[in-house]
Amino acid sequence: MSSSFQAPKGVSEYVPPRSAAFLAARDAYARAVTRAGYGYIELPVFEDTQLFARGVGESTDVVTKEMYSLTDRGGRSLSLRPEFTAGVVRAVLEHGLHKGQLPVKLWTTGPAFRYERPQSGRYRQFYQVDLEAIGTEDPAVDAETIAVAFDWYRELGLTRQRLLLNSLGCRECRPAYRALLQEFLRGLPLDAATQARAEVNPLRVLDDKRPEVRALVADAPLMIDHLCAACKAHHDTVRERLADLAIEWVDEPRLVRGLDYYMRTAYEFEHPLLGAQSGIGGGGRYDGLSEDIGGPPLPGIGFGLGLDRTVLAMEAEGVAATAQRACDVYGVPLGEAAQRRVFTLVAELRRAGVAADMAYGGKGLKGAMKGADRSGARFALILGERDLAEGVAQVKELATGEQTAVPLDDIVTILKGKVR
RNA sequence: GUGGGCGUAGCUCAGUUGGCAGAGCACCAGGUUGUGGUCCUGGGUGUCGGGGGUUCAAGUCCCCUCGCUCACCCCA
Repeated sequence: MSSSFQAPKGVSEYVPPRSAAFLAARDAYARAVTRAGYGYIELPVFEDTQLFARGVGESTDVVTKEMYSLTDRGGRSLSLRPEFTAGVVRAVLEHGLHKGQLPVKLWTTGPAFRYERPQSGRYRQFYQVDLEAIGTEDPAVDAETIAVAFDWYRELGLTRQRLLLNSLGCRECRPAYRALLQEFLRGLPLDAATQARAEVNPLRVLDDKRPEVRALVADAPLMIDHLCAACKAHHDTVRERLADLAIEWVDEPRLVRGLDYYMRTAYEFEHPLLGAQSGIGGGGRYDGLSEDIGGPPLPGIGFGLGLDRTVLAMEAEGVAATAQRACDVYGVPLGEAAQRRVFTLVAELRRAGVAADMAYGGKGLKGAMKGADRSGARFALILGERDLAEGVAQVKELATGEQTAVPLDDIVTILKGKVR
C-alpha cells in the first residue's frame, strides 16, 4: 500500500492511459447531442431527498435502499443524485424553461451515486451522459433520442449494442393491466421477496432474471397486449420512425425500467460482451414526472447512458481510444541558463499554437532526450551553453535524426511552420 | 443485503513439506561530462492489504478485518 488512504469502496476512477477513452467518449457525446439541438445544463450533484423520493418513486430500490443521503448543518435532508432526470425536470420548472418553445431539449453529464454492492460495470459513483426532451408527447422525439444514442455509439466505433424496446402504458391503461398481472402473480408459488414485489410493483417481476421465475411468468399477461388506443398508436409511431431511420430493435415485452416515472416508451441498450451488467444505457418516457414533483402537466422523454459501461464496451470491442500525447516540440535544456531560455521558448511555442513540453528536473542530456522520445514529439529543441553563446538552438527531427542549428529569434516561427 | 474467488515491486505474476522476498516488463543511473529509440552494465524501488494468533521461525497455517473481483439482487 502506497498511502494510508484508498478511494472509497466501489467508485470508478480513470487514470492514463485508460482515461483517454473516457474523455473521448464524453467529448464525442457533446458533439453528437449538440448536432441534434440539445443544450447543455449543469446541475447540482445533490438535491432535496424528497425530489428523488417523489420523482424516482418511493417503492423503487434506488430510493429505498441505494441513496446516499445526508442531513446538512441546516437540518435539510439531501441526497446525492442516483440518476439525472428528476434533477433536470426540477431545474426546467425552477427556471421556467418550459414556458418557452417546446420541447426543451437538454443534455448533461457527470457522476451519479448508488449504494450497491460493487460489481463488474457497477459502481457506487458512476458516470452517465444524459439527454432529456421535455414538453412534447410527439413519438418522433422518442425515436430521436434513440437515434442520437445510436449515432454516439457508432461514432465511438461500437457495433455490438442492441436496442430493446417496450411500452409500459399510461395512466389510462396501466392500472387495469397491473391489476390483471397482480392477480396472475398471486396464483404463483413465488418466494416471499418476489411476492412482496408483486404487490408493490408487479411489472418488475416480469423483468426477473432468475430462470425459475422466468419460467413461472412465461404465460403472464403482457402490457403490450393491453395498451389503450393512444398508447398503441404512440408505440406504433415510435417503431415506424425507428424503421425510417433503419435502426434495428428487439421488441422486449418484459422490459421494465426500475424507476417509477417511466410510462409508454421504455428502452434499453444492451451490450453482449459485458457480463452481468450488460445494460449500457436506458431511457424512456416520463409524462407524469413533472406533476409528481409538484409541477404542471409536462410530458418528457430521455435517457441515461452509462459512461463507465460504454468505456468497458469500447475496450471489449477493441475500439477504445488510447492516450495520445499531443506534443510537437520537446525542449531539451543543458544547464541552468539554457533551462531558463528553453522554458520561455516552450511557453512562446504554446502561445503560437504549437504543442510543446520540456524536460524538467535538471536531467542530463540523455535523460532529457529520452523524455523527448517518449513525449511523441516530432522535434527536439536542444539548447546548451555552447548554442546559447552562438545564439542558436539545435532542432532535431527525432524520426530521422536530422539536426540543424536555428537562430534563437527564429525558433518559434520556424517550428510553427514545420509542425503545420 | 446474499454467496464464490483473489490480495507479494509501478504493472503482470512466481514463491516447494513453514527456513535469508523473487522474475519479466517498467523505472533510475552509467557505458557516451552535447544527443533518444537498439545494445551492454549496474540498481529492488516491498508495511508480502491491515490486525491478532500458533511456532525457534509465517508471504506460506488459523481467526478477525479492509479492499478487489465474479455472480445473485438491482441497474448505468
